[in-house]
Amino acid sequence: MEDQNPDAGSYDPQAAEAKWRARWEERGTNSVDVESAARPYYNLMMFPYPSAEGLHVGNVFAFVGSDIHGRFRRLQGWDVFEPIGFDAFGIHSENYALNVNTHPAKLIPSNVARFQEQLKRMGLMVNWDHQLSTIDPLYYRWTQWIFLKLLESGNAVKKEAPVNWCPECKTVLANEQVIDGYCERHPGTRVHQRHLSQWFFTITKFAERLLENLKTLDWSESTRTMQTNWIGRSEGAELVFKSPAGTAIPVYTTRPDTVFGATYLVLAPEHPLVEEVTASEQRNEVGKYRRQAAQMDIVSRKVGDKEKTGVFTGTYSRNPATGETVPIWIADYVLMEYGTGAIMAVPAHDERDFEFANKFGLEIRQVVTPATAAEGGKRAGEDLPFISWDGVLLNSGPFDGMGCKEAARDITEWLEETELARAQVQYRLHDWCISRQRYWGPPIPIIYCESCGTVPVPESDLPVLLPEIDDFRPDESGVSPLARHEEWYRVPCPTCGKLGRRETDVSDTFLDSSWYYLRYPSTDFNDRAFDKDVSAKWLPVDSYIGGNEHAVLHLMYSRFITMVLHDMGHLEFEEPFARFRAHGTIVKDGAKMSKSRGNVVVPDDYIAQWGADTFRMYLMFLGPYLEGGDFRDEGIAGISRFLDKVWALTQRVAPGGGAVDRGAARKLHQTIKKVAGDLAGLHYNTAISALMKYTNELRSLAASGSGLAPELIEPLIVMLAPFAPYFTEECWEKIGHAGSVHDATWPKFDEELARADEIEVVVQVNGKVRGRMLVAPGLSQDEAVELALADEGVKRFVEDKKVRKAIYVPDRLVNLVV
RNA sequence: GCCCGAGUGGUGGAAUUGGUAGACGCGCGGGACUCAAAAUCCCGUGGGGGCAACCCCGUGAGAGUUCGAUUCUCUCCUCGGGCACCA
Repeated sequence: MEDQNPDAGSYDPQAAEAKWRARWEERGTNSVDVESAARPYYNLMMFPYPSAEGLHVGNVFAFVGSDIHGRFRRLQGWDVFEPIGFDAFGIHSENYALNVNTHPAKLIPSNVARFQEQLKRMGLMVNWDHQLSTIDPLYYRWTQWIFLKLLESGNAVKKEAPVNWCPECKTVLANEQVIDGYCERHPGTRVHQRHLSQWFFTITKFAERLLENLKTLDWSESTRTMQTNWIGRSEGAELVFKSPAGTAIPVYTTRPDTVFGATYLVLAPEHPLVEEVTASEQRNEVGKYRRQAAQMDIVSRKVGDKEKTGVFTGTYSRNPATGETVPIWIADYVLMEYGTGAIMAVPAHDERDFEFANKFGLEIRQVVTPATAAEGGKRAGEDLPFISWDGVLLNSGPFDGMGCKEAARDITEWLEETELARAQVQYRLHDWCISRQRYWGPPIPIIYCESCGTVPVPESDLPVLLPEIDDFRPDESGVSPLARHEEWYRVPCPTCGKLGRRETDVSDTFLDSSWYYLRYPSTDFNDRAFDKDVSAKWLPVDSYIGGNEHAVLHLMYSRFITMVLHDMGHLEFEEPFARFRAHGTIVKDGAKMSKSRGNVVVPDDYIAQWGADTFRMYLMFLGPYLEGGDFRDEGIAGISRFLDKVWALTQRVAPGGGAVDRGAARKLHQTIKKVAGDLAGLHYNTAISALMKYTNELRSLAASGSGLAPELIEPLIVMLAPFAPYFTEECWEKIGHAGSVHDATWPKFDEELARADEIEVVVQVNGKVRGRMLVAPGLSQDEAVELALADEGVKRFVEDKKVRKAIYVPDRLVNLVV
């Protein structure tokens, strides 16, 4: 790159950034003492997965936005703790290692080193002495400990569950690795289901609490909405259909008001009652259908626009409301994992049932009609299925004419009398399966013993170290590669001493990341996961800024783990993140950056060319931080010019000289107010704009006068410090300060000085701007209207017409209606 | 299909509770400096009309509420994100 500032006094970002990086390290500028800090403020950012590619612009955008917040709080007098770590376990790292045929344990350290280097260059205020890595046995020892706590509290259970199986990879796939029913890596190979016994965390028990607490959290609304939808609470009733043969089939419905229209029943193919209700002549058909369903992969099984399929069992049940017999069918559009795994089908008022009934020629009976029917609206039979709650019942015996909502309640109560119904709340949230039949994760600390059963590894024996094995590639066995290592899994039972067998699955990466924020402040303690006093002092997290891609899994799991630990008395709080803000996404050419699209932007070259400060500010100036934007580098020179201008101003400082007139002071204080407000709300783009505006004003001041008063320029440097931490250090030193600008205090806003002497009031005639006038603030309406009418431009539009109405917004505008 | 969010100059975006649309940048045009260029500095820059003072139009489209709508309501279009056979 060419030297763009040939004069000797110009600012050299590379030299200055290296100098301050060294000085910060030497002076410990970026560290806060966790023990002695007086005003703790925990500023958290989402820790990265240390990929081989290094940090990309999206990471930088996320981290810088959070760093600016932390630096701002520090200038406001808080002791800000801003830690970072590495989420180094998991399928991403493992797959990459498989691709390049290297052991992940060898790969990760160099990736981490690269990340550390990049993070340091970016000028983050990171407390490096508290960094952590999830693959460190000193860390995952406590991940395993948390598993034991869940087991102890009855929140970890083992149960059978379907997994996606690729016959070509000979391994279990995550749902994301299944593309339209085919393996991501083998596009010609269909994925199917296999059943394995796996460990689950019972997060569903906490559904109501997780939902209720959401209302009290200061979180981005988009994130709260996503969590609410994910929990998916619905109210309805469980109704029991009894077959003439005596089999009771409970179904869940959100519309008990439509029970009179239930003309058939459907069971999921996996439903345990299927065999019992199947007539002997239908055995073959039903068996065939069930096998087909079992073959399908989990993802395409649940695709909604697929053609309905199903098979008749040959038997009937009884509608509890009408007493009529209804046929029992098996169909895969009913899912075993939701509700009771069986539904009453109301084809007139449910799209799926409607489609199914049409295909198989089943009865469609309308029982709800639009409320407007009386006024000539829709009549029975038209526009089915009618699914609105705004209707009235028909063909429903004593409930005819009743509104849907009250009918739902009354019908439930009526059936409750015969014990064929009860009100029921359902959630979509599923229990969290944490078992992974993989290598690169913390082993689940369990030993199976023939005499004692499932035995937890004693806490004193933790960590269960992940052995370094070479054959970590998954195989057709469907179990973890660790299951090939008898020397590892053959261990004595901790209870009876007989030879037992370790659990060979490892845990989900989301477990690693569900508690890392608890660990950061306590990294000095190796005999406990987190120290009680330290946690009480620093937690819950004051500010968490991260991407909405983690709105449901990571953030939900973290809340759940915190809740369990709280209930067991390990934590004083039950919600880990007091405030969460979802930042926007940086896209490139309208698409999310990804390796497969080939549109990933790497920050290194930009930092090398322009310096970290310019790049940081440029990313923040691209668009609103909470919304993100399209990355383009066209405007980056604008930021560089801006910093050069500020640098030039520092050369014009006249200590003791350079008067501060009222106008300059007013602009300063208006800027302080604007920038502080914008920073508090994470509106970084407009804060930068305000700083630019103020800089332009100082420039015109400097151009006309002799020198600038330090009182005008020092606040500018301080306000700029969160954005450009290196540059402002250099400026601060230049204007004569020995300490760090980051130890300065945020300029104090003075309302009195910010107040304007004169205000421009706009005059409108019939809503159109016809004039402007400069007046003293606080004018009365009569005075304002009188002045407005005297304005030449206004006069021409009012002429001799009568002013019918005058609207006056004090200090803003006058609108004359003629 | 359902639930969020967004559509503003050539361009990124601003307008914090309904009150001056286009702040601040980028780009572009003109000028200064220079032998020349780069850098820098100054001026201009939504569209249309007019010699001018000024006037008309303009925030995805259409309607509505209002003295006044980028902002609120309804319908529609487009894009982005999430969920997706959840009964």
